[in-house]
Amino acid sequence: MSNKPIHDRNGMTEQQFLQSYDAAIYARPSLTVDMLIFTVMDKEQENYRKLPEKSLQLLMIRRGEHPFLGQWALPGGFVSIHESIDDAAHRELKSETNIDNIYMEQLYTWGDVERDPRTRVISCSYMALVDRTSLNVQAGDDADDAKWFEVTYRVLQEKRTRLAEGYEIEKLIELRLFHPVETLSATVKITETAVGRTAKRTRSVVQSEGIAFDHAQMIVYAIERLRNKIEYTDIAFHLMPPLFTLSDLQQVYEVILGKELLAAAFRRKIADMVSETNEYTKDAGHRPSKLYRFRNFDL
Amino acid sequence: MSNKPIHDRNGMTEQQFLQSYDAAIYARPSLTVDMLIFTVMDKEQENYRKLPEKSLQLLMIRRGEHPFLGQWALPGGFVSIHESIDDAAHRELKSETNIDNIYMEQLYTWGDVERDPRTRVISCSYMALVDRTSLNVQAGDDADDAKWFEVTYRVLQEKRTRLAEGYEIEKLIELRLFHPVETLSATVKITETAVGRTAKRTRSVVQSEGIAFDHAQMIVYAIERLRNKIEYTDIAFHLMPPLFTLSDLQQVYEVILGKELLAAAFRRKIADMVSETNEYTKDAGHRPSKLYRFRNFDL
DNA sequence: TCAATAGTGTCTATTAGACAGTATACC
DNA sequence: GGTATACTGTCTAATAGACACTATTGA
Repeated sequence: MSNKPIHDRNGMTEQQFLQSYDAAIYARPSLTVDMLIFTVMDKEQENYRKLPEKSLQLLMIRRGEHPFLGQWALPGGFVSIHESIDDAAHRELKSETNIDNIYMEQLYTWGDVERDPRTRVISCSYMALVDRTSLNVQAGDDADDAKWFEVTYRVLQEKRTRLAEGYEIEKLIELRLFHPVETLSATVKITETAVGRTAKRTRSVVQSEGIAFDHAQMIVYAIERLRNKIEYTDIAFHLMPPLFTLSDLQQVYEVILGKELLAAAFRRKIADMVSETNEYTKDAGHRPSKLYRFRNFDL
Repeated sequence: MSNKPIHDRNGMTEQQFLQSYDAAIYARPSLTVDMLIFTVMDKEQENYRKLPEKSLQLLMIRRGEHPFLGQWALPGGFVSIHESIDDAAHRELKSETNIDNIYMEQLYTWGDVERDPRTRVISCSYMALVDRTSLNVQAGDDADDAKWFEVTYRVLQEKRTRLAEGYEIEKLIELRLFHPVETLSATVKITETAVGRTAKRTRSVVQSEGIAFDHAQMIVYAIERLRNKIEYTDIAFHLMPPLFTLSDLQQVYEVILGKELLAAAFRRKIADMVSETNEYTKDAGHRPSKLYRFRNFDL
């Protein structure tokens, strides 16, 4: 923090160095952001008495250009040289869903050499969570060919092998994306090798039906992160409307975790994250339910 | 998955498109990897009876060039256009510590526009954990000016503010890096804002004494990840030699978590991650301790 | 009335925290 | 013998899982 200029081995000060620095001497990769925009929607329900089931939905875009022309990809785009990666992610989100100010977090940066056939592309993936009621533009019908797909994640196979000084776990994950007129699918292999104090985790897309690039991997990664984080953070509330019932909230947990929960234990667990209101659901075909809101306030 | 070539709006097949694709039309950022290489070492102990305390150590490199000439930075370097980010991280690790095959994971990608004064640089940070006994090259004396620093992380201040529809938490983290002849320090501010269903988390380096670029932020981020992961994964064993005592293991947990643990509870918790051997420590100045190893095997 | 959900009470099993008490080397 | 650590037993508190039971609406 001294003000005396420091000279390097060529006798240059920092200012002189920066002025003469040629940024173009190394070949550089392209950088994109890819957005995993999730929401939860109600499914159709014919029985007026039953509650509608919920489904986890992911926004995808049909590619109108090579490569992977006609296949579906995550929304995203190039990061400009004058904007931060976070800003680029916000910009993409805004341009796809027309919403600002929602939950977003960086997930992982994908940098395999051959992941884009055009040129070397690094992709930084972000996850965003949207409450469906705040989606005024109902993406899915617009000219952009953006559609919400229902996502399911299923472990097809889990194989454990004992190795000399450790083990290997190989998991096959089946991913399915549903839409009234289209179904996409992929199988992703996750290999976890642990030998001695070493540990490696590799992913690869084994088979892909209609999902462009390595985006099936990104989706699997995002779902795993979402599943993890819902257990120990309040992340799920970003998927809820301002007022919701505890049954709704439980359904959201269930659809993300892919398993049923017991109501009593669930209510205990989330009790101090919500505050009750005096309002109730109406016309439910059964006992009405108290409405709650997220307890962001109160400390 | 059909074999019929698809044509885009210009009538081109995918192959034709790729051949004519000009990768150079957009300005591209540079991409580097930065390595957070941690290990745990014993501190000196004058009393022959007392156990040596442990300290968390981080490898840093003194910059021999502008910018930040003379300051200390994380080891790292540019990702070549022909290698994956993971490969670049492995290469950097190998060149700094001369070890292969240790635990490594990607942490976060830093992409603010002004983070490097030379040009636009994106940095992908990786954390690696090394057992000190496998470090044959005792980095710290070599010409490269690489040194292990003891790291301490301390929350200086935590301020909670109630906002209209949410809250803001502002934390000041004090980071200190110790070495017999040099002490570095920095203060990092983490701001967490939650309003309605929005949530944002921003970091910034408030003050930095001898730590180059935004690397203080990266270190803070890595320590937080390490603290989190040690609670629910095996990650700590990557810092242990092949044989260790349970007290050693507990000390490693304590130095990372920054708090004391109760021996009885700790032993219960890690019981099924270790297996005992028939060997004991010797010349301890007190009751000898049984040696354990990591239970990678046995399922 | 009854189908279906809303919501609560309570028993049990498991886990974490606290702490006392015993064991055992080496100087 | 005394110091310092190694290791175990047990009581308590907190939390998660299971499940039965009561409450309440609209058709």
